[in-house]
Amino acid sequence: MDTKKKVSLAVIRRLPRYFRYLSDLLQMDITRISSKELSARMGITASQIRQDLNCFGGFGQQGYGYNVESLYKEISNILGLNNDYTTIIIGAGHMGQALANYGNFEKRGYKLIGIFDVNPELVGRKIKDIEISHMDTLEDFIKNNKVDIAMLSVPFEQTRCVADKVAGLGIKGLWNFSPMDLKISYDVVIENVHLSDSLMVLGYKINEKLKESKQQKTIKTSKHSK
Amino acid sequence: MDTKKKVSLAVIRRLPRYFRYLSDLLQMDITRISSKELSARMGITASQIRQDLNCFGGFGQQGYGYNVESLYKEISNILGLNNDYTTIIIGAGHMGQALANYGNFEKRGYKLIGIFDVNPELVGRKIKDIEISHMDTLEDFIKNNKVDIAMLSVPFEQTRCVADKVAGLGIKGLWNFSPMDLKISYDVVIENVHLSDSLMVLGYKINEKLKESKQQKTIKTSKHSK
DNA sequence: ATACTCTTGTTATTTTATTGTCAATATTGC
DNA sequence: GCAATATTGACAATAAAATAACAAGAGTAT
Repeated sequence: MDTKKKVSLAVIRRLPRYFRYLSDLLQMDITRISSKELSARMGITASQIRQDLNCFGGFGQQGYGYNVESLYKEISNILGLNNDYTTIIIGAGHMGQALANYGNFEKRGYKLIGIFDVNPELVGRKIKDIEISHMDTLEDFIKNNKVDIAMLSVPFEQTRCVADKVAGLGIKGLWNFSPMDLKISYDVVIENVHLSDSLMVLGYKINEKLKESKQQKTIKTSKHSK
Repeated sequence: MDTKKKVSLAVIRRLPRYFRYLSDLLQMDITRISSKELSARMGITASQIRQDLNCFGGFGQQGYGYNVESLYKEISNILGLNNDYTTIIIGAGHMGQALANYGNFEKRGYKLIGIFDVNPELVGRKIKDIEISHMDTLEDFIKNNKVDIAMLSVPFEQTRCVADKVAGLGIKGLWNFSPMDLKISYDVVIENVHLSDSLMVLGYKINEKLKESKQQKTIKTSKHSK
């Protein structure tokens, strides 16, 4: 009986990083890598790498390390990159267009098959050979095509409504770009991308650094304080 | 002597979320909130909320809870949202344009003052009253203007080079959209946004869910297995 | 004013994540 | 082929994060 316990999200979120580094190694024609060497490149401990990988199976070999290509493939599989997911973009504004034009997703097996918007100025225009359709046609489209993932780049106010709609139509995953924590009752997986949150964290870090350097100066100039 | 120990990044990354929820509460004219109620809204424990906030000071009051407006302001301050950071965008491709057109950043005190690209087709065009300048003018621009943050949306291959350049010119923070872990020796703070990583995690989650439901079916149909 | 309720800030506990250690075993060099 | 070296996977130890517990104090109702 399969009693392997659920792998923590912390580990999962590191997998794409491993994937990227392995991809780089492949490009450099490096065929084998030890956890120690990878650890040096990635700036994390070798122990963590071995432990992470062992959540999914013993991909390495004692005295040798890991074979780059096969580890790469293993991680691809774990991430489901060979599943050939189909995607649609809902909201063809600037962010939606940026997503549509970003080629890397296709390369990883995410095939864009539809773009939708309510704006009549946008409907009919083409992005990468895909014509932007009106939102009214969304329901029929999803019913007639297998759509795995919807990328949501609609205005904040419409996000919840659109999300509920596509969730009800049987979409498997939502990639949400609105600054809200989408929660859906349906059986849909959600990944939120909160750009503003990320920018705020950057702001915080800068702020901290500034405070630090100010404190440094204070310490240097006021030698009389205890 | 200020001996408060560094607040963990895990806490910091939750601050923008608190900020968002408080912002919502303000809009709903809710003036006070208890950790318990906020916990119910956010789906995290009340204990965590209290502990997080207490990293920065006792903003609450026993028997009352937290005053929404003043907590909102406190968190704004912690995040440095009142610092009026200036930003530039390097790389005016689709993602750069999306960033330039995203109004929320301005609202939070991030003022866009320059956009740069190498493409002569783009140079001279205006986005939101800001003319796209050629990369050759970047150095002078940074020397003549206080630029806090550079948003990097240049092609993968050029990212490292551009990052090093602006870091050397005294920029405080980098917001990196390339799928690489930027590391800079200079005194620059970096926040990476890895969209592909996020999409891969979504793929993983979908994959997991699929496997789960398949397993469910197996269990249901094969009652003879032990 | 008094009793009772609510809710914080803090400390204790539990859980989760990371790091360190080491026996087992494959590889490498001679 | 044998000794020396390298490196994993498993597990133990440590560190960090999340949760629970609770005393103390403020708010509320009567």
